[in-house]
Amino acid sequence: MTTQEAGSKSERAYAAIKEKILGGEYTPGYRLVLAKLAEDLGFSVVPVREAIRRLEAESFVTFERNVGATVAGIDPTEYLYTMQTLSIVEGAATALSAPLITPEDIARARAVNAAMRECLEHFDPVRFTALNLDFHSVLFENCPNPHILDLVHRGWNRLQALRSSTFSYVPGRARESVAEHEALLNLLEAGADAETVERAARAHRAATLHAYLARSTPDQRAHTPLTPTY
Amino acid sequence: MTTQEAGSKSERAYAAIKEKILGGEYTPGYRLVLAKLAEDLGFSVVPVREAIRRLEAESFVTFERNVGATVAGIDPTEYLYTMQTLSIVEGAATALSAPLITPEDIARARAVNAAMRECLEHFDPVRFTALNLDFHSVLFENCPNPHILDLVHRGWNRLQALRSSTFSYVPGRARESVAEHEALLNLLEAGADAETVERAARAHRAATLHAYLARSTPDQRAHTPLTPTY
DNA sequence: AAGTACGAAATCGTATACGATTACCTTAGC
DNA sequence: GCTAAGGTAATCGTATACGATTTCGTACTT
Repeated sequence: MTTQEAGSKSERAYAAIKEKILGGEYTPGYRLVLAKLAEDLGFSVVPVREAIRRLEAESFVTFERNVGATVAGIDPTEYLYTMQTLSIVEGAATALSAPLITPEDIARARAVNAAMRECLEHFDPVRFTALNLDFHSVLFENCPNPHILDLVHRGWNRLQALRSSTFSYVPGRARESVAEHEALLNLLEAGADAETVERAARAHRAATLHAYLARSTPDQRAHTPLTPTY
Repeated sequence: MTTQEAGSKSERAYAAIKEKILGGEYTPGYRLVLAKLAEDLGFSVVPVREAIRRLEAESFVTFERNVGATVAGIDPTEYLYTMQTLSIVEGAATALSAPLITPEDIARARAVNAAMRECLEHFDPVRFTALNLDFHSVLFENCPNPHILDLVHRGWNRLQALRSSTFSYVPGRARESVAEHEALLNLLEAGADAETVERAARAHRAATLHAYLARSTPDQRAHTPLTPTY
């Protein structure tokens, strides 16, 4: 055998392109030309094409027949859709995880949240955002339903792609967020029932969304469909 | 131009294969060989391959590298995962649709439900199942969030594939189901708040799942992760 | 008789080539 | 100066071909 580092070329192409989208190298609207990508990555067009279609299925890119692929949009509506969907599936995942959470998990989450509080003081939004995923991962990764877990992962990925091009960090909201994390942990520690946990987890994300909407322009709000507060 | 009936060959291959899976022609475990499918459908392997990968993404088939694709499994756990996920996303979609529902929608749903009641009398499970989708479609199709709506559609599709090979119709449960539909309509008509609607829609599906679990063998239940009643 | 190693067949993975479709630019007409 | 039509270039869609990997059957060894 020759090289065969890891996975097929399709998979490596998928990972490479996704990486560049998430990293902000390919910003929304960027035209993804199959032949060009193939040359850059050193692959042929077929694996690249497959990677693109997969990214399309996860709505990282839009694809038009006989035209090509472009990195998916950034409009506020798309952000709202993603956040709303995530509030629902993540809320459910957290609730389903709750009965299986261990004291060690909670301790770990507390440590992460403490680190997030530090980020507030030293103003480190990048690290704050990374830690935020760590925190929530502890809370939902025990979810016994792999379908739901997959939807949560997709939501976070999508969010990362959207954020790198729009905004990410609202200081006032970040402070609230840390406090809500603490409240969530207290609920879990007390063995709260699934419905309470779900409501809290969902509200936590909805609050972030609302902070964003409050910052957006009136024109943006006018084009934004109903807000999902309940 | 020559023919170009509708859509690309990839899309037609996708539709054709999916049709055969949903229709029960390709039962779970069936080995999908690219070359054979290509010959049967009259296409080349590349479009077929793309179709397979797309079906894989929607978990209609499983795909193993250098081995091939097989129609996805039927185990009770998979059914539970799908139903649980659907209870969550469909519950949310129904709740988000509720404020936008019109009296005409409700009348239409009532008519469908009446037809379902007829199916109970004449024992027509096939039509009952088809009408059931019609009924719920009226309730969730107004959902303004296309992401959530897409998840609902995927869930129903997946369910159809699972059902055609496992079971579908539990007479006692069907009767309950019709009654719950009526209750749901009354809630919507009264302008119930989103949380109430969501709770009812979710419970409606969870009840079907529980009816299935009650029928399953103790051994199956033992391998089934926690039930999502809340 | 059972297990293992070898080899052939089957199947997938990718590259290359060419046809079909679309987009863009240039040019002619008003 | 602007609009419309034509043609060319760019890009996608698919077919075919060949190499890589796996699987399965067979023969040989213990």
